[in-house]
Amino acid sequence: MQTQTNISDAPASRGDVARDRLIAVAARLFASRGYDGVSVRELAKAADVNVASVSYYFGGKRGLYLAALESLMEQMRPIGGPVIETIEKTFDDRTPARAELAALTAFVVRHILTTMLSGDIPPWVCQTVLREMQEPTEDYRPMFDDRVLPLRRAVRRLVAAAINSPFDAPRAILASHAFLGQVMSFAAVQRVVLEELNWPDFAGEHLDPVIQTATGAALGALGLEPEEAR
Amino acid sequence: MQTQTNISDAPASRGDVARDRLIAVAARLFASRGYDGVSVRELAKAADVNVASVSYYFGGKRGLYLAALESLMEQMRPIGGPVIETIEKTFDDRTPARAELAALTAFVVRHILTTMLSGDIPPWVCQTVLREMQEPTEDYRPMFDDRVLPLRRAVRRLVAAAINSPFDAPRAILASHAFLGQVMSFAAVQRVVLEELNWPDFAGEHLDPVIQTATGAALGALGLEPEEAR
DNA sequence: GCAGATTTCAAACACTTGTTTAAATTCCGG
DNA sequence: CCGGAATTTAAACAAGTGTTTGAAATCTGC
Repeated sequence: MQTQTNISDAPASRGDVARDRLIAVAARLFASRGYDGVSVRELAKAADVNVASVSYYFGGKRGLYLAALESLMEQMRPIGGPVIETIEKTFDDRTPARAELAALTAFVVRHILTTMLSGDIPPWVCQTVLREMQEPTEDYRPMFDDRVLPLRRAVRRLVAAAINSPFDAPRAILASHAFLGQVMSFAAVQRVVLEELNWPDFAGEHLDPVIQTATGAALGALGLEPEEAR
Repeated sequence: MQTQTNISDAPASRGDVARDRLIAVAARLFASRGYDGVSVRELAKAADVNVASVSYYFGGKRGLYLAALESLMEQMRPIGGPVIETIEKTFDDRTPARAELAALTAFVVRHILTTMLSGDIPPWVCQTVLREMQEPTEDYRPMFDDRVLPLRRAVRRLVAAAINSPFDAPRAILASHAFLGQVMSFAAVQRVVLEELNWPDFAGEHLDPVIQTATGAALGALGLEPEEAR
């Protein structure tokens, strides 16, 4: 069994392309049908590799699932990263004014929705994260702590400041969860919203109304004034 | 294969108790592990009936799944029913004042969170609905149209009035989705929030803070003034 | 162009899957 | 208490499950 994936851009060996194809296929299929909903043979056929490759490269189905999960969480980095950085930087050694908080909130909403809805990140990424939040796989825990919790804590810092609450107060925790819930729900049940709107997707000109609405709701919920139009 | 369940309170025949036990077990297990994640034998053992009973009473695994789904959707009725009624009644042949809208919003939030979080409704109900919203089973559609859509439309009526938007405008659809997303997210990823709060559950004295926070956020998002303390 | 490692492949493994069968059991009206 | 229906039971079914195997094919460094 091999474990390393080809990180560098060196010419990919045969094994690397097989591994990568399996991971890509697995991420998509596991997300939509769940771990037990997809068979190893189906994965192999979809990735156009032999069945035995799964055991050969990942040590088994569960190994492939974990690798796919890891890959998904890696793809989430562009969502959380900039948000965490920006919030931490804004709060660094000072207390931002309310106008600053409003601007920051608008940025967070816009950034999350843009990266999640405009197609940069495949829809099954968010799907998987949500599924794991509802009913965690045991091996998922470290990834959750690494990738999801930091984002939640950063957002909580922003929310706590906006509602004048201590960082650790239940109010802050609950309010920041409501905030994230509101934003994430657009990605979570995308399908239903799109159908109600009769839109094909959230790309292009359809993205802006979503951001506008979500930003407005978020600012209102946090008791912040919207920024002035520049 | 039998299809009728014992509705009345007449003394349940042997068959009825077997059927009901299977449905109860199936609703719980399917919710947490998905259709493919649970085997017929495991369901039978958990319900303390013979394997063949599944085919005998439901015509097969899929039939049991549908019966369980139906039962879940039935349990959802106490959530949507009162909300729909109250909203429709408030809007009947008049345009409510903003104070009325605020009171109505507070009621909707409180009602949904109370029924969903206080233990009246088992947690897997919401879990299943969410799962089906993300990745619908084909036979789920009619139930969705019957039980979920009406609630969404009622809420949209309230939200549209609050933000001064036509009922069919994208703004209204998006805002009402954000509203529901914010509220439902507490039930959806309950587990994560409870862990962050270090609370065992949302029952008893822990329910009120949630309702307070969610109501405040919802009113703010809709641009409504909170009601006066009575 | 060869030797040794890496990767592919089809076949077979033991096991679980959902469903069916036919006999045994339990129930219930007469 | 009997006879027919309803229900339960264990056993068997073919098909599909994840995984292993050992030989073939392919690549890599010399």
